[in-house]
Amino acid sequence: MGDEMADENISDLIERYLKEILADNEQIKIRRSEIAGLFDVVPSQINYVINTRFTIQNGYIVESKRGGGGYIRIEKVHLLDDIDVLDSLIAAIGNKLSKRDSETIVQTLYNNDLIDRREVSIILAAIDKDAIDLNNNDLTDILRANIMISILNRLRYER
Amino acid sequence: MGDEMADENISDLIERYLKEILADNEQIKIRRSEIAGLFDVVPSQINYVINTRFTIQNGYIVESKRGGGGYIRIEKVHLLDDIDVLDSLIAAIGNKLSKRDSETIVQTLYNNDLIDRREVSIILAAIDKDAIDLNNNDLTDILRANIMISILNRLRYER
DNA sequence: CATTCTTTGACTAATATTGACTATTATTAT
DNA sequence: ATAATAATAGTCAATATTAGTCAAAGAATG
Repeated sequence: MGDEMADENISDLIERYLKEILADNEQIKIRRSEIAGLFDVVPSQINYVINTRFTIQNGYIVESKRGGGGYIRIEKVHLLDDIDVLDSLIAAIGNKLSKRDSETIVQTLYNNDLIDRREVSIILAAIDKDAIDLNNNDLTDILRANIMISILNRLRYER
Repeated sequence: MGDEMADENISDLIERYLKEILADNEQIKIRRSEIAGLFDVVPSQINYVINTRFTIQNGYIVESKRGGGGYIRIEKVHLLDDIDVLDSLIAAIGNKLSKRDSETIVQTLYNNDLIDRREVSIILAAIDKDAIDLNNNDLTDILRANIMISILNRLRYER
C-alpha cells in the first residue's frame, strides 16, 4: 500500500463520504435513496456499506426507521479504554454458550467493575433459562450466546 | 434516548407538539379537526398518532367524546408506585412483543426512574433483533416478550 | 483458479397517509 | 317527546413511502 491512493470502489467512496461528515458531527441522519442517488447505486448498496463499514466494532451504531420520513442514523460512539476484557470475552464465546459459562462471564464482568449488582441481575434475567427456552437445548445455548455477545458489545462504548 | 432532531414526518411533529403541551400540563383536551387543520392532515391521522404514540404503555390515557363539543383528552397517567408500573407493564405484554412496543416499555421504565441509561442500553441489547433473530418473526416476538417479562420481574425485587 | 468482496435488483417489511364509511352525541325542528 | 339534522370522533382498508433481506452475478485478489 502506498500513500494516498484513490479508493477504487464505490463502497469505499460512500464510506469515506459518510465518515467525512462524521468527522465534524456526532451523528448523521441520511435518507437511503438520497445517498444512493448521489453515488448512482442501488439503495441496498447503502446497507452493504453500513453493514461492512459502520459496525459496532468500528465504533458506530446505526438505527433506522421506514415509512414516510424514514431515515438511517449513524452515530459515532466513544469506545471505552479498558475494552480488552470485553473483547476477549466476546472472542471466547463461540456459537453457543452454556448456562454455566454465561454465569462465569457475568461474574467476570462484575469482578472487573464493568457492571454493578443491578446489572448482573438484569443480564441474568435476560438469559434466564425459562425466558429463552424453546424446547431445544441447542437453540437455548445459541440464543444465550447471541444475547450475551450483544450485551458485551453494548458495554464496549458509552454514549 | 431523547434528544430529538428534525423529525421528518408529520406524525412525529404532531406527537412532539402534543407532548410539549403535556410537559406543562397534566392533560390536554383537543378538538381533532383543529389539530388536523393545524398540521394540514386528515382528521383520522390524529387517531393514528394517538394510537401509536399515546398508549397506556407510553404512560397516557386517552378519552374522547363525539358529537357537538366533542373532544379528545390525553392525560398523563400517574402510577402509584414502582411495583404498579412494573405490574401494569407486565400485564400489557402478552404472548408476543414487537420491537416498537418493547422500546416504548424501556422508555417508560426510564421515565419512571426504574432504570438508568446504562440499564436501558443493556436491556435493548438483550432484546436486539439480531440477538434473538431465528429466521422466524413470530418466534422473535415471543422471545422478546419472554425476555422482557423476565427482566421486569427481576426489577421488582432488585430495588 | 478459487476465494472473497462488490454490485445489483427482486422481493419483503415497517411505517405513514388518506379517505370512505360508521358510530356517537348534541342541537334543532315538529 | 320525538324525529331529523348537524357535529363531532372512530375504524379500517387502500395506497404511499420509506428501509431491509437475500441471493445471484460480476469484479478483484491472491
